Order: sequence, then structure tokens, then C-alpha cells
Amino acid sequence: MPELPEVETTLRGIRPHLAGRQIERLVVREHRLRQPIAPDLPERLTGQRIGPLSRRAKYLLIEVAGGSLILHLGMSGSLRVVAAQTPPIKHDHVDLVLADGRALRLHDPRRFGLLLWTPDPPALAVTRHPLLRHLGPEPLEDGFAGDRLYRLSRARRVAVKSFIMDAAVVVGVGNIYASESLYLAGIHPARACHRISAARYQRLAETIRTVLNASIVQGGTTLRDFVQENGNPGYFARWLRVYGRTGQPCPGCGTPLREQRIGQRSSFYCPSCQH
DNA sequence: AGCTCAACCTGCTGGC
DNA sequence: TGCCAGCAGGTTGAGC
Repeated sequence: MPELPEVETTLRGIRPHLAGRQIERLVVREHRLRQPIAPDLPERLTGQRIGPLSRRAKYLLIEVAGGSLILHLGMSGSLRVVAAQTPPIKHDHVDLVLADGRALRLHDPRRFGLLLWTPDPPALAVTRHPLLRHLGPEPLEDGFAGDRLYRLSRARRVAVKSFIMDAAVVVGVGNIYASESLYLAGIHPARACHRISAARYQRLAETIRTVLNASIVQGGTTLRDFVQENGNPGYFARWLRVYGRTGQPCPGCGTPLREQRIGQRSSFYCPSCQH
């Protein structure tokens, strides 16, 4: 489900309900996520006050006294703020119950998600935690530009689509937005990343930012099951130019769009507009 | 060091 | 209608 825009949408949705609130308890109905939820996490959180919420790549970071929660939604995870007494449905694995009677509820059918504790505050965790320290720059912040893509790509041979989906290169570009960004930049997704000019990488960096920002404005992309914290879908799906549109006419030139498997992921492109 | 592939899960869809 | 293969928004780690 979530790429960067969906995680950012979730963050903005849950933040006003959580920041500064007191935790009543943590209810874990299913601890088997990508890594098991630590057995001592409930007692660690009970009675604590929630500090600032932030995002690094597709990870949500929630500061609590003595450390932070690290939360990842995997492929199928979503978070909603509900009344604490709302009966859980299938795959509602965790409730972070607040003293005000509401709860942050984690729903994740495939259980590729993650809920971890780290003794570091978020600012330290992003530089030290094994899952965070290796991550490349945020695409929507200063420090990400085409020259970085150009420089790093010189020593690499992979397809450009795989290259921009590498979190060490730039974070947050998942399978949907990789196809969309490459389409807007006019670059064929299977092109070897070292055979692309600095000028084209400059353009690509811009289209990545444009696509991600546009999706955030629309509340993310709902394909199947993504919902915002209030249960509403995201509305970017109808803006997608190529993703999932095999055989349909290219919005620019009318040529039927094609699909190709690159790095084990389905990729969508226009054979006429992208080279 | 870089690349490819398998693995972690459940649910849905399309073909027979 | 039913069954089954294949695929789905992510990420890590093993092995070459």
C-alpha cells in the first residue's frame, strides 16, 4: 500500500490526534509482524506521554519518554484513529489506546509492517538505527537533486527504475511513483542507469518531486485498500498516467502503454515517449 | 561492491 | 461454481 505520499498522508492525519496525548495502554492482538512486537512494549508505553511525530522515508517515528516507536506499514498496513471501544475487525493487530478514549489502530493483512522500540529519540535514531541509518536523502527536502542521481549512477549498471527505488539512493520512491516519474521525465524504465545524462537526471529529480507532492495533495493513491486515518481513500489514483494502464493509450501520444518486469516488479511505460 | 532472487504474509483476480 | 497459479503499494539478507 504505502509509498511516501501515503505515509505522509497518514502522518498528517494522525498527528493532531496523538501529539501531546497520554497513552493509556497498548493492546497487541497479533505480535507476528515482519519482526515480532517486543513483549515488554505495552508496559514500556503505559502511562507515557506522546511527543512529536515525524517521518523518515516510509517509517513513522513517534517520540515517547525514554525513546521512540518506529512504525512501518509494509505493503498492506494502514493506521486509523478510532473510538477505543470500536470492535476490531480481522487484521486489526494493534491498538495504541489513548487516555481520551480514542485509539490508534494498526490494520495490516499481510503483516509486512513493523512496530519497534528504540531507546533513542527520533533525531538520534535516524542516524543510528540499523533500519534508518543507511537511508538516502528525502526527495522533498533540500539535499536531493539530479546531480546526486547522476553521480551515484556512474558506478551502477541496474535499470534506472530499480536505481531510483533503491532507498540508499533516494527514499520514498516505490513502484507506483517510479513508473509515474519516469514517464513524466521521458525515460524508459529499463534503461541502464549509467547511460543517462546529468540533464535528464535533473529533470527526473524534478518529476519525482512533482509526482510525490501532487499525490500528497490528493491524500495518496488508493488502489485496493489504502485509507487515510479517517477511513477515506486517497484520490491520486485517477491522476496516474501509466501505472496499471497496460494497453490503454498514452495520455501524451496515444500509443498503447506497455508493461515489463524490471527487478521483479511490474513496470509501466509508453514505448513511444520514453527512451 | 553490486546484482538477483527468495522470503516474509494474506487476499484477490483471471484463466481454465 | 470452484480451483489454483500468479500477482499485489516493501524490505532485508543470502549467495553469487
